[in-house]
Amino acid sequence: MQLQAKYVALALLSKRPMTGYEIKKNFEGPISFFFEGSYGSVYPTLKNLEKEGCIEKRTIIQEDRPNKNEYSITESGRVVLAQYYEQPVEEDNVRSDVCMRLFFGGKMDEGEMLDWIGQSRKQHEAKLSILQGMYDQYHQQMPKHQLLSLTIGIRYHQAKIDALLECAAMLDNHKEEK
Amino acid sequence: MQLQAKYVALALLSKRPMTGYEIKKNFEGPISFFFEGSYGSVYPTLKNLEKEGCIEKRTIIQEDRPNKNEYSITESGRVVLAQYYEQPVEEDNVRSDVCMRLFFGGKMDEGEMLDWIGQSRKQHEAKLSILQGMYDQYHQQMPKHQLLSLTIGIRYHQAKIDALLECAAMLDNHKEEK
DNA sequence: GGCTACATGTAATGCGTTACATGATTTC
DNA sequence: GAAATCATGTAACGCATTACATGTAGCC
Repeated sequence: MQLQAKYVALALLSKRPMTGYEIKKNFEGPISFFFEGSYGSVYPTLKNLEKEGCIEKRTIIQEDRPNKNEYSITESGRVVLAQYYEQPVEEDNVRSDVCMRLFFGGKMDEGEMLDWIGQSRKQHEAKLSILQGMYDQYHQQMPKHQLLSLTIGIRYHQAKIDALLECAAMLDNHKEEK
Repeated sequence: MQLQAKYVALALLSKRPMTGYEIKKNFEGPISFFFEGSYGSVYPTLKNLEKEGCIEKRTIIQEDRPNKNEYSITESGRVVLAQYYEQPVEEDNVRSDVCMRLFFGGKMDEGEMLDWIGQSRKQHEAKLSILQGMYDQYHQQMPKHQLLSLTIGIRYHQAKIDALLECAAMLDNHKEEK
């Protein structure tokens, strides 16, 4: 009963019916600051949810494009989701490659470390700009709670970028002292 | 070749020999802001690394306590670790239950959402205080690079706590407006 | 008397990643 | 002509989680 593709997909479908393709879009964009997943997780998850009776499939035939399978949540799916929300909040799960590298990479030269920091900064900046874009575009019509988590995401990436910049500055100073 | 227990264990052992128990200690404490893992991941990982020739076991017999298996990194282990560092930096992986709940939980009443925020805040505060403790205690004798990643960890938790507080305030305002 | 720290492991299960496989249409 | 978008899936593999299993010593 922990945070996994199953519940996120269900939550997405509780808003409106969607195809696997659309769910994946969400996994990599608007939602990516708290959950990510690939096709290899989306389609099997959808299949399982259907088997469990949590969602229903409707095939939409399209002529110029591949057919779609649109899924919608069932009553029993809503129950499962509600049970999820009743559980205590799980701790955030983080795995950070940069942090590991900085923590252990003491013998590397500063250039290497600065490069790592730069790479990571770019990654965070890219994500931040997605979130910032969402905020700028939708913040007026967005329900408050969504704004909340968006804010958390923005803060998170911003804090990470700031911290990385600070780290880079510290390394630069260190270099000059030599 | 992505961030997994294997490389973190190897990196830990590159500093000094350790037992599985000690590695687990690191996974849940000093390092937990960028990697976490349980015994079920530590011991099998160690076994694999030994099989691959990356580490060596030495059994230390103790009379008043259970025997220890102390592992140390081998030359070939260092090579594997170096190859890891040569790879491009991976993006951070995050899964955040609170964010998901806030993002989707629009129909919940404010009380429920405030409770989620409170739970999450406590979790982050607990972790922050571990890191802060480490900083206060060791920052003078700690090598710079470790200080860097510690700083990132502290910033991360602090930002999360701030954002959560802000969210709670927004919800409170919203409540009063009713 | 009970909890925590010390100490190591296995087994089952499962979620997720990567790579594979296909193919039309639109945009640059 | 190349790349991106739309669209769905499978198969293999593997890392990790949870629960199980055991036992002493020291501290409150």
